[in-house]
Amino acid sequence: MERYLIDLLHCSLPINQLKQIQALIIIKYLSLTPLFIRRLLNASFIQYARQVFDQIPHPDQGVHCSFITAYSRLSLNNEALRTFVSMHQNNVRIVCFTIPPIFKSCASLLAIDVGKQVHSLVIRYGFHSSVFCQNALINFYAKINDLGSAELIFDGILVKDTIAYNCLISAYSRSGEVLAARELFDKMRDRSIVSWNAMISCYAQNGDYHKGWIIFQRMQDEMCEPNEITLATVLSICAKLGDLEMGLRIKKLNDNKNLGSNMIVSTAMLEMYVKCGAVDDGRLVFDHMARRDVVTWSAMIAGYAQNGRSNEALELFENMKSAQIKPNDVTLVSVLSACAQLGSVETGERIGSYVESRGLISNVYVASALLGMYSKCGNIIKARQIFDKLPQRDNVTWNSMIMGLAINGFAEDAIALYNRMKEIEVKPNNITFVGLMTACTHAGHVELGLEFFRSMRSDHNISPNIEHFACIVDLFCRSGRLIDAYEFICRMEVEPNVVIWGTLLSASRIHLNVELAELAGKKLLELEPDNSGNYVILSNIYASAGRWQEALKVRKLMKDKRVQKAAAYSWVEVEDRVHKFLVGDTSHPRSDEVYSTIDGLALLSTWVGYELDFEIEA
DNA sequence: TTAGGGTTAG
Repeated sequence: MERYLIDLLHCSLPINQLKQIQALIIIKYLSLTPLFIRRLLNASFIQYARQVFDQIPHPDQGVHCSFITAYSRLSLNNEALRTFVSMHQNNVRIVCFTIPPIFKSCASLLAIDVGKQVHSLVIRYGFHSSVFCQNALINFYAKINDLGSAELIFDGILVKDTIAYNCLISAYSRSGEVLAARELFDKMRDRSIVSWNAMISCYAQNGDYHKGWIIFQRMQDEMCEPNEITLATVLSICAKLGDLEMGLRIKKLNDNKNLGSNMIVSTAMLEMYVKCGAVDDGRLVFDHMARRDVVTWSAMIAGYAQNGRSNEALELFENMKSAQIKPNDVTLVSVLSACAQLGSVETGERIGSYVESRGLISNVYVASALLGMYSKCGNIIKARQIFDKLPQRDNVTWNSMIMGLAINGFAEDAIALYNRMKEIEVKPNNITFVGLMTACTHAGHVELGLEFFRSMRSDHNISPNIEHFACIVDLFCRSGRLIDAYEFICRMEVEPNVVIWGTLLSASRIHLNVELAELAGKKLLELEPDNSGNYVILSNIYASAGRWQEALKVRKLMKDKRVQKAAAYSWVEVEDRVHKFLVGDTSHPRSDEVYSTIDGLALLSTWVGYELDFEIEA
């Protein structure tokens, strides 16, 4: 009977049958309890296993060990440590196998002191010469960023196995010591798949994507078959490089190997697609996945938000909630960014309150996205209140606030904030200067804007990029200095893009400079022959100057090239419903009220100095 | 021992 029970315990059984077996064990075969507990732990019935464990008067080392391993594996790290401490206090002999999971839990909890105490215990017990403990120690010190101690342990190992090398490579990788990792990798005689994966991941994590790809190719040349972990890592490299062709090669490899549908590989694949701009392909991967966790959902939501498809991002966020997946800080960052892009005040505020109530504001990513959302939705007071009480700020948070003030017309406050940023020695970066120049543009401070532009290179050693050039063009344009803007464009060290010509074109239209408008318009037609807006604006400019023939010629050109004019929608969000409007649209049930509100707003705008601009429609 | 998601920019 006992033999039969043991066999049964090795089968996969539902909890009800396990409970029947337990009854038998209690009555007749008490000695089988440890085996029974292990069976429960393997089947992840951890709470039930604990109830059984707590009934045992003197649990042996084996059962303790099983609990520690199970707790650590399930990231129940505090439980793992508590069990270890009780084992120690109850004089149950510590066994070598308990040590690696304990170090893992200490590292996850960043319980540095506890980990070091366990280290002395390891020495006292004489486990320090066990390869299991040595490798666990290297990992522990690596994870708490004590690379020196990790190296010391490694150097002290007499016969170093592959795992020890792998552990130190990943320690170097975590500390950004790419060259040291590579040196160690090159020294290895027997590389396992983990060694290859660790080296690829080292390059990927430290931004050297091409080198990561080269190691991946060498791995295949040396007949080491990539596994799922390799593919997930390499897919993330393709995503970072935005290289769809490379990504599709990995997809093919994954299909050929029939590796099945690992959730992490699928999420990496989804990510690869969306980062390469193939959002719909990413969505197909998402839809075909058998299991999706919070990372998968967040990756897809971010994919939409980053590709300007914010409506779909918010829609998917609703689906995520319906699927009972709890959003985390990463999810909320993308959702806030989507709200900001759409100007969805109500949804944004709801997420904002949720973020504050969950205390997620201490995460700088969340904080920056939240500030951006409030600023773009026009609630600069709320944005500033949040900024002032933030527990942690990095340069992105500062930039987000500076930009918020800038776009809302508070140039002086933006500049004052920049001065404070410098006082407390937060380093400004290229985006800070975009914010400062935007502030100057909106307030008409041309000379100050130019001063910031000069200062970024001379005082901060930051080379201006196309965004900064665009800011200067905008700075001149908005103050009506079109010739200065044009001369600046001609002197620029980079090729002007559509943003720059577009800025000059709309300014020329406002200031009725047909000559410059014509020039900018023609450049735009060359750069973006499929954008209907450029044809319409250029044609309108000719028309407003009375050059009707040329206006018609542009219209004809547009027709000949079969450029489609995309319908321009406006939308207003009222109590969670988005109302969409086309030009001249009277289909809304409250259309009369809508139009009379628009007329009222137009009147109000003219009172405060805005000049209405009625376009000739295409 | 190796693997996937995030913020600021006209």
